[in-house]
Amino acid sequence: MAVDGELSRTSLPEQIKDRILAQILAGEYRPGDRLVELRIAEEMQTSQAPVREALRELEALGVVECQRNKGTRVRTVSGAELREMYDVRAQIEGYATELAVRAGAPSKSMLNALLRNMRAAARANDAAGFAECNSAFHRAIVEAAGNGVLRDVWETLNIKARTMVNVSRRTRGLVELADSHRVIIDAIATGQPTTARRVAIEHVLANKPADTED
Amino acid sequence: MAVDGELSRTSLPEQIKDRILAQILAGEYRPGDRLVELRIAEEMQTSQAPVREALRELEALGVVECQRNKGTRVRTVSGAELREMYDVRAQIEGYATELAVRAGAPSKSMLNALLRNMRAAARANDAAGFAECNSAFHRAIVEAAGNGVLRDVWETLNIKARTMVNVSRRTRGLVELADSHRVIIDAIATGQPTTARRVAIEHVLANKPADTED
DNA sequence: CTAGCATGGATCATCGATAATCGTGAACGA
DNA sequence: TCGTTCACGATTATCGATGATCCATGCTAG
Repeated sequence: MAVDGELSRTSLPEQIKDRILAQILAGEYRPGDRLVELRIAEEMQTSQAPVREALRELEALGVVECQRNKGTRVRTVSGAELREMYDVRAQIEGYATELAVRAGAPSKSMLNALLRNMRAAARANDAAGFAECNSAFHRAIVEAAGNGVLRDVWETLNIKARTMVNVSRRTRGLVELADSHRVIIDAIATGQPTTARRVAIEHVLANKPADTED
Repeated sequence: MAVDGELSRTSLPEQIKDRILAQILAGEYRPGDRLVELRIAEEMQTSQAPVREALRELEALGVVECQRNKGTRVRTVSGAELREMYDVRAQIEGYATELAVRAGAPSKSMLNALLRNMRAAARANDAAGFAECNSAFHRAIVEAAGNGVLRDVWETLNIKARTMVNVSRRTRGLVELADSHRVIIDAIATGQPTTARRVAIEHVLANKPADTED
């Protein structure tokens, strides 16, 4: 029953979670907005319990914030926190890139293909598609590192980052941003772990937002 | 109502979570054991809902594993995953230590005090207490880094519970393990971020479990 | 006029019951 | 004997309702 017309192959809380997340990413919910369990339950034609579970999962993702007896709201991310996140991501991706090179992967052709997709989305000015391709590119590297724990950490940071993109909208430079991934591919191709690590770190930090108070 | 005789200052799911966690760490539940919601609910004199929530939190901690429609069981952490975790943790703590030094903290006297506690627990052969002090020591450094995102990532690795299982295997050598933290304090005291980072990484990797298949 | 307290609505937390699902083992036929 | 089907017990997933808590509002006393 409930939210999907089809057979539900995924659990109800999962569906609700994805839908709320989509709404947040689409800007239907803004930071600070309250997410009232019974209201959402009614919207989704379910009861309170699955909604509650979905909200807890979103909290684990760092997308929303639950306060005991006081409800759930979309998290507000300050510019400072956003910059913190870039610093951490830089380290994670740097390490992942180093490991990936040591493991002899990923293949240059695969990364090139992913980069082509990214450039296509950039030229089409498709921000959502670009974000998707960008994630896919970096994920490929992290996967190639062969460390499951590292991948999990990266995934949670990635989701968090994407929810924050709303705040700092970059309307320009998508194509340039796509092209800036080229150096990562080249660095990986050199086969030098330390170099690749440094380049990956620099790539992330280069996109770290400036310290403007907002 | 329910599990505590006193006023409950912490939420019911939280209490249940802590209690189950304690039981797992005490070996009352062994890896692979099933955690049946209604049975636990009865044991704790509550209903199913809070138990369910507690189990989800434990899953987020990586202590148990929930399978859709099939229940929850105590997770087996493979040696491989544990080693992966140490690798990631080494990078996280290395970076944290570097940041902490750059920030001019934490104070040597505070770290010394934490180390004294750790040694006391080690001499008393108190594995649980040791894990507590150990995580407090490392947490102090991570906190001193002043990066909230970094701290969250570190927390999700759940060092405390992990070292508990890891440490309880090795019944002796706790004192040496405690003393091995001395070099970290010294490295921080030098005020050289790069050195401190290297030492911190080496410290974690030195305690990374060996590659024995288990 | 203001601080403190009582009251009520909104919402979260918890409950007990029901529906959906899974695994198991017995019954059955080839 | 062996594979298949099916009904049953166990457990999870979901529901609707109730209790508990928070917050805002308005009242009262000083």
